[in-house]
Amino acid sequence: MTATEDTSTAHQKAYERIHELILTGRIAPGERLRERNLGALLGLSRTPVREALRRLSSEGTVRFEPNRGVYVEEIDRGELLEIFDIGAALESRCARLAARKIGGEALDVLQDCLDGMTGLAARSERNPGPDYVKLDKRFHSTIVAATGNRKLQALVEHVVSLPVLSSAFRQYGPEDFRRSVRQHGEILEAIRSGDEAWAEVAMRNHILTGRNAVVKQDATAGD
Amino acid sequence: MTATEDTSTAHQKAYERIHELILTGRIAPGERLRERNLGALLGLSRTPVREALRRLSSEGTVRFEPNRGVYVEEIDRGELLEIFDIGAALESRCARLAARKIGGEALDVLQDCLDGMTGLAARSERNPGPDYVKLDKRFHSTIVAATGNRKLQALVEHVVSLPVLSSAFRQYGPEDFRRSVRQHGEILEAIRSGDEAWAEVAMRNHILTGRNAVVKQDATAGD
DNA sequence: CGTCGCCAAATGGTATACAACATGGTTCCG
DNA sequence: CGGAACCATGTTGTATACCATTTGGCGACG
Repeated sequence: MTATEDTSTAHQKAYERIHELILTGRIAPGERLRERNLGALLGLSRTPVREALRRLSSEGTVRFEPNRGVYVEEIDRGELLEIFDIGAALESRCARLAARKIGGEALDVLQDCLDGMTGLAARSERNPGPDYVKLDKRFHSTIVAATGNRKLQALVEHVVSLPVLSSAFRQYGPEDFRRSVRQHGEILEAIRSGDEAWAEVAMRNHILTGRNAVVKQDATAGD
Repeated sequence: MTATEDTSTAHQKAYERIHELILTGRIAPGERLRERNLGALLGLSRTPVREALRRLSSEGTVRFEPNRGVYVEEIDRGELLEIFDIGAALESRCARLAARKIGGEALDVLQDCLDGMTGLAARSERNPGPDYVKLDKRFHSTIVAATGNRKLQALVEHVVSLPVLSSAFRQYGPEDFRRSVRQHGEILEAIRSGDEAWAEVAMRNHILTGRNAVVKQDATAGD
């Protein structure tokens, strides 16, 4: 167990569901989140919902306006690209540390994720979808956890949380996913071989590829 | 108002107080936090305390063990130095962005902080103490806020939250504080002049100076 | 007719009550 | 005498209730 996956508590369930609602766009940026509504929707009381919202607020995903409600944070393209740069800096550092310190079981997890993503990307018929996102997230979380630095782990989870995955994947085509798989393979190989420098640049390369997808998306929209 | 300073809500008060208790070491790393105790201590109920703890947990300062309590995260020297590196990367980036985008009022705030710190460091009799820490934090928060990037802001707040300030200041002497003031002056001058490259390296220089204090502290302890 | 102020409904903020789980001690049995 | 099951106690997890604040509308007044 490298990543956080405790679904047993109501708080965790609320966090995951709300996060997913925001990530998938079913709750739009700027929209207000009513605690009672969410509680009813998820079959929970306001208490765990509020705790989940506090967590999301701390991650910068939502915003508490005192006595006036909770709103989904909006991010513009500029912020998003900035976040990718930050993510590249943080995660490449994680990859370097992971190459130095990772253990066998974590390597197995990474291999499993890679296999799963390979399988999903192989059926190139259409968008691999949320399953791929999950595996991708697990892959990265495992690497971050392997650094053994909790603070760093918290940071990266926050960066990756909202935009990095969703925005990049939104317009990925089959060939993009295959390239993503290839890059994950490179990262894993670099980490497994303990080559810190390679792991670092492989990760940076991977993240900045995602960034570029957003840039292209922007350019397309701008045309 | 650039930083978060809403003391009107119980949640905020709980967060600030608990955070301070941990930062000042009055609650030791690894120690258990009982919600009921904290509530009684602060004159609040468990609800805002729990929300504050969730926030601290999200920031990596404390750790929830399901059904078994909340504990203060422990950080070893290696992690701490890592965090300084991350902080240097993030904050230097912030300084660069701030140099590009900062407005007049924020510059005034920075100047006020600098003046305050100058005054405190001038009476070199003894440790300027918590007031200096507060001004320092406000200075940095203002710069981060000036980037206009909320996500980035959330990240930096998390990095700085626990160790960066307290650990570095712990063994600062009068001359260290004067140097700190000088560095803040350089940063402000760089930002005010809009020199992005200078602002970036001035901030990096400042953070890594703090890092070095920890390194020396480590070496001294190791002797 | 416009505006200011008040009232009511809704919502967030906090406190309290209840349920589930963990823990430590005691007792009973082997 | 040792160990395992059980119960008492405390603490966390969640739900509910109550209070404060906001907000939108209605009516009175200028």
